[in-house]
Amino acid sequence: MRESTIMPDMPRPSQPLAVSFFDRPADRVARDLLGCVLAVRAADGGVTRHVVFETEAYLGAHDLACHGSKGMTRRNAVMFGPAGRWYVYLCYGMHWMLNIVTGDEGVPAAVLVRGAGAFVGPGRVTRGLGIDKAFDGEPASRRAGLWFENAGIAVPRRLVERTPRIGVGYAGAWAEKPLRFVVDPAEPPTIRAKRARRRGP
DNA sequence: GCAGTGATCATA
DNA sequence: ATGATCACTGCC
Repeated sequence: MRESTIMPDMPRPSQPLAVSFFDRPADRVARDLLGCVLAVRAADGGVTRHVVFETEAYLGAHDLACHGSKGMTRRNAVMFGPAGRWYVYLCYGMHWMLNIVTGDEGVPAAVLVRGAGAFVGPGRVTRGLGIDKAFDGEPASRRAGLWFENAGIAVPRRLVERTPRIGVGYAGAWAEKPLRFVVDPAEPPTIRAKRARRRGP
């Protein structure tokens, strides 16, 4: 049977996210990216897919934890550009950080991918997927070889934990804002436990 | 707990 | 040119 006949308005799984998805406030994008898929094409043409489970939002020039808050530099210039492009930079001399630029052009905002698939931690995501400076400034697209897809699943609100961002203690009050989004790994067992309880002793 | 690692940026 | 900084990780 044809999908178009059964569910005409349903986005197909594995559809790349459009630029309009990223052209929104970074915290919205960070939240909605949970459960989406980060897809990367290897040199041999093979594509691997990794479900995003942890993100952080960097909101703009007023956000003291955001690179853009210190003005435009060569490193962060892509953050000031249009949404939907990768912002990749090296941290501590060895870890590439993968961000997707969000919101209006001129506003330095982005979302950091901190966890996807089997990779826990932003540096491990990029190492695991072979991501480096080469993607900086590229659009998130199949053509570029690195993109996001709608996995056809929405992560329910109750499974999303919000915490302060990691490693931004220098940012004063902005360090405390709950702009890190994590799919709660402890929640599925809880659901199972509740169902078991409901079934009765 | 803290060393490793090197691009980037401000200061000069 | 030089030194401080850093959206982290891995091993003590």
